[in-house]
Amino acid sequence: MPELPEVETIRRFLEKAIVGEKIVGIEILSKKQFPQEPKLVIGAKIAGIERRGKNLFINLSNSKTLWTHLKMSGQLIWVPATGSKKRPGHPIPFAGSELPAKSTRVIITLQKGKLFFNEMRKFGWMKVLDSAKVQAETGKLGPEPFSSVFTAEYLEEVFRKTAKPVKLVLLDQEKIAGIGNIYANEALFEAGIDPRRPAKEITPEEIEKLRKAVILVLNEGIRYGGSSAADEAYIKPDATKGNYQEHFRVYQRDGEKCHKCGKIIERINLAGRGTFFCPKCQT
DNA sequence: AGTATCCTGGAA
DNA sequence: TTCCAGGATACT
Repeated sequence: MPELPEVETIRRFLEKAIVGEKIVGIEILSKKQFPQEPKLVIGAKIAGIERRGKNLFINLSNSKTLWTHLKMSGQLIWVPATGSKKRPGHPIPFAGSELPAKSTRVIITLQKGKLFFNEMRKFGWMKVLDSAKVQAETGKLGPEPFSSVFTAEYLEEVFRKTAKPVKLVLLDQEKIAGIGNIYANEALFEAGIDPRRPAKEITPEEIEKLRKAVILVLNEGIRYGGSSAADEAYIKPDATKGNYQEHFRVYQRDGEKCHKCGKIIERINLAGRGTFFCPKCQT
């Protein structure tokens, strides 16, 4: 599922690829994924691409913002026009298949290519809102992990108030923005903390270790272009895979040996989420 | 604060 | 054929 590093990878790609491009058409194949009027965005230019947590904001020249959340299986694929005279609707080859794919929900046509919004599970969406309202709409999101607000003091304050398992607090977007299941598991391993421990019982030393681990694994994820694990839908906008799955410490490694101590990685269910950890390294 | 819900492909 | 993951939100 696209988490902060995956969305940031997409953001950086699109920033280079489509900023300055004008939206000349939009094809909505699933109204649920784009419930508004196409005319709200047609004719506008892409002014910039921003990210907040797992949310992507495509800012337009008409003071509107195209707000996208990819949820679990959303993809944004950029296909530059080749110049060849293909008939409209002609399928475009991509990643061993073709576009539009069965999961394609929206096709945004720009001057120099097409942006495909694919979303297998139909949970993800695109919505148009006034750019000035973005801040208010995302006000409930917690701090960005890379911002100066994400301090040990802040985390201590959050953790002190709840007996929830520490992993659930990491996943709570109102506490920290952008962490999903992969990076929560990885950060807890890196910090040597058992994901089931009540947040309020995590010591200040461990909290600082965890804060650093969160930043470390998110940076790793970005460096490797995100993770495209076996059952993950995530791919980069050029339809190539990220590589972070090759560097997982625990995620989806249950039954395999811990790289640090050799014990077998375990999988448990925590609040309905697959949770992976080393029983020896994480206490 | 805990639970159902959305949705689909793939696993069991 | 049934079951289930999985993020965020709407409920209870």
